[in-house]
Amino acid sequence: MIDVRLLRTDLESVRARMVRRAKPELLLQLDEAVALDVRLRELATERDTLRRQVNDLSKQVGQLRRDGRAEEADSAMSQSRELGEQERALATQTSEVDEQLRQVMLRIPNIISDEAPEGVSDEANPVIRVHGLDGRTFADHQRVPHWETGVALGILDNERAAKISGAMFTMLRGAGATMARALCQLALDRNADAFEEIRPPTLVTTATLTSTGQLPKFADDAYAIERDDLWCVPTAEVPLTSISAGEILDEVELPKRFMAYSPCYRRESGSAGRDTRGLLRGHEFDKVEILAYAAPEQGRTLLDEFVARAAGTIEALGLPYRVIAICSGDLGQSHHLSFDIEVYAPGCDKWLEVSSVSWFGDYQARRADIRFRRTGQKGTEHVHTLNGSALAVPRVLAAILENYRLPDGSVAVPDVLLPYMRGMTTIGPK
RNA sequence: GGAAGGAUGCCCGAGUGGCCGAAGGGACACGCCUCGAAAGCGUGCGAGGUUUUUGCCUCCGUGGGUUCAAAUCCCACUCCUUCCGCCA
Repeated sequence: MIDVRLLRTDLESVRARMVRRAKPELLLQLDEAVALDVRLRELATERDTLRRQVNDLSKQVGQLRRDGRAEEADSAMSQSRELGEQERALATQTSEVDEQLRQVMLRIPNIISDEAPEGVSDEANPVIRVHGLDGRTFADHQRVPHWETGVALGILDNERAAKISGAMFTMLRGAGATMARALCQLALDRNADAFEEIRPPTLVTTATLTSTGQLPKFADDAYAIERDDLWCVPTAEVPLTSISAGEILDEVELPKRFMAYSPCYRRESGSAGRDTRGLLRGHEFDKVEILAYAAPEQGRTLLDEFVARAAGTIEALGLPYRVIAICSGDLGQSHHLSFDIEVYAPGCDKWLEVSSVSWFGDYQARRADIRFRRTGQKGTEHVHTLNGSALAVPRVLAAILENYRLPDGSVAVPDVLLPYMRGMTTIGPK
């Protein structure tokens, strides 16, 4: 969440940036938060004054008892008792207001970076650069959607996936399954120079899913395991961000970098009927995520590095892609500044989002309470968090099945994947 | 799932209901000493809120309760350790 103190010191500037998100109701939420904050501080001050009186009296009781002045002790005691009752009433009120404020704050999105382009929806996202398409044309044999190729080659079996788990689940077989794993391995290997590999839990608590911003607002998008009060992670960002939750790091540790392969679970509640074929959208998919905790001044540079890393892997796979900037109206709740990487799939003639790289400022760190201490300085600051998909498997796989499709209907294995494919150089029909 | 023990500051660790935000030690920082260092000595050293400062308030796993007063007593929960059961 954003710093409540910004509402007291810099309200107009917060308001101006919320306006850019093009969601008018946000301003009302801000007003509500401001009012609650004012009320909270009034109540808290009053409560603390009473507490002080009770504390003082209680100390006196002890002292008077020791001095054998029983009558005075009794009188102080009953006085303290009365004030204590008032204090309790006020404390209850205070924590109610505190909780109300927290609930409002949890739903207020992050401050947008000045760098985020202006725009109301994803249609306004500007293309930053395009790679691998200059004057290029695609052959007819590449104009076959991956779901046809996948089924023909026996490496994609969504029919049986549906039998097992229902609609919007996918199943890879044979060389398809191998290639999915190869892609994970590739992404992990390419980032192992700078990131510690983690194999995190993928069922997490409500608190963990709240830290990254999925809860409370987007509960419908996540799978809940209610009996055990756990949630299936929609991305490894969730457990990775909470690794250092509640901790205070040393400045010298920053940036602290993690990467993880994990399955990702999404209900796709708002997308019924969209991209139902093939590998473009499923309830469960594999992804390799990279993430860093950083000092604020490191954030912007790291963001570029993350984009370069994600794009570099796509480039190494020989796939055409473009980088787009996410405009103000399309930026996610927790995001300060984001870039997406989209790969071109000639078979279905679509740009597929295969990576989203984001800088969160201290928005997540404040929720997760991740701080750091500057060397030689007193006090702590919240870290900045950044993360991005190093590689989202199904869509990259789809793009490979289309870009690398050969005239005879088989699919060539991209060179960088050869070491991971048990000697396979092409995927042919069984 | 059953039984027992535990959870205190960066770490270790003491703590009889009031004089405990917390002894002592280590680590760390600064100073003295030294050519320099080690050792010695001295000083400092948890976090957060509010506040111009002083101050005040909160925090001893979490949440409740008892009490004028809780790290200390009671209840529930969580996690850790060990044993039994079960199991990849």
